[in-house]
Amino acid sequence: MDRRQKRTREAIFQAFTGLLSEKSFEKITVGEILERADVGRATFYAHFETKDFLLKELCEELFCHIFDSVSKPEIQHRHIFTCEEGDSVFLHLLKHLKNNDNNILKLLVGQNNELFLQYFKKGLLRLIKSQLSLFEERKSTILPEDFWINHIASTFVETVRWWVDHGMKESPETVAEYFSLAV
Amino acid sequence: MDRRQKRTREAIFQAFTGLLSEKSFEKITVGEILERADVGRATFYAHFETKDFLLKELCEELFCHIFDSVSKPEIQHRHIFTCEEGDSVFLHLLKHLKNNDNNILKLLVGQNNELFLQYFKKGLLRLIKSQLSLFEERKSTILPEDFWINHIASTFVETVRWWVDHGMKESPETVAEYFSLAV
DNA sequence: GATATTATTGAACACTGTATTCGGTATCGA
DNA sequence: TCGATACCGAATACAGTGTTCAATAATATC
Repeated sequence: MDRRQKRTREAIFQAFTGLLSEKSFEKITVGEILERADVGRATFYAHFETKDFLLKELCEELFCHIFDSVSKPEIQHRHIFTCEEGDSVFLHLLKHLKNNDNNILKLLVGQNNELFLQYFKKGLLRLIKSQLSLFEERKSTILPEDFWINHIASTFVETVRWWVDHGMKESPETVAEYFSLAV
Repeated sequence: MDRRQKRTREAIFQAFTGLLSEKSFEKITVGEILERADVGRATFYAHFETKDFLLKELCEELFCHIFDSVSKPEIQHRHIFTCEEGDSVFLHLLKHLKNNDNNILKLLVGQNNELFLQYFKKGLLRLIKSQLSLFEERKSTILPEDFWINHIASTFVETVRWWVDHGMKESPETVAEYFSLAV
């Protein structure tokens, strides 16, 4: 990939995430992105078909990064809720989020976070399904599987939303504890 | 209120909800609403400041209706999860939703439902808070109150979302059972 | 039933934002 | 150095929003 292309793409992402932490997606104009990224209009459209595609690609990049971090061999065999020999998968994710890479948390909060939460949940569903064998909970036998998986993932997302909405006062360990009690 | 005003307002709501069940809010143009409602452009803006205000007023009208139905004296003293002497509050809401008043379920599903779910959740939070004294669950003593209330409401919303997304095959009674087991 | 009031119409308008085009310029890889 | 290609920027077509106003129609009230 050409250096110019990388620089332009990165500048656009940078400007876009900055704007997203200030205002909702709908209110951001391509013009603002161009100005902040210092990029020509035609250049923008050479990289991204539309503003919506930009958002989509950003989401994919961010969550790919997040979920890659729990797909490492030494982590992925661990239980989602609890783990004796290190952080559970959920705790690992929480810590990762707390690092606030790429301002991802700013994007997960706010009014216009539906798309981000959607990507987050999609990744979680995949994660949970892939580790289904690790679950031996009572609920998995009583409730329909898809309801139950969906419930875990939703509670996961809502717990994070609650955490961030309240200023992330609690430690990742405390939130992980709340989650395992709630679910 | 003038008959003409009522007729116009109703026609706009009708056209709008119809369009909302077909496409997302952002993709609906005022022009489409006008055409379907058979109403002049100036008339529309005499009734609603903007397209966003229209959505807001529709939400308020719909959910006001829904939550009024569980605020009746004979219902509101009942427990949210279980009730010996009739339907629980949740079961009552599920039955009400199943009746599909005003196509509200079509609006709760689909891609662009975040605003509806937000209103739904807001109503639920108020409902749960107002009946806090009825809860004597173990979780309420272990978990922080706001986390716990938020968890109940979120699970409520996500359960309904799951139900609707899967075609509402289950009876309201079954879904109410799933909910009380999950939460 | 006559009349004053008020809602509605429809067309024209300014405005903002999207997405495309294209000739010229700067930067890159080899 | 040179050919390729990414970028610039200005112009442009286009779609949607929200406003205005004089003419018209429906309504409430007396």
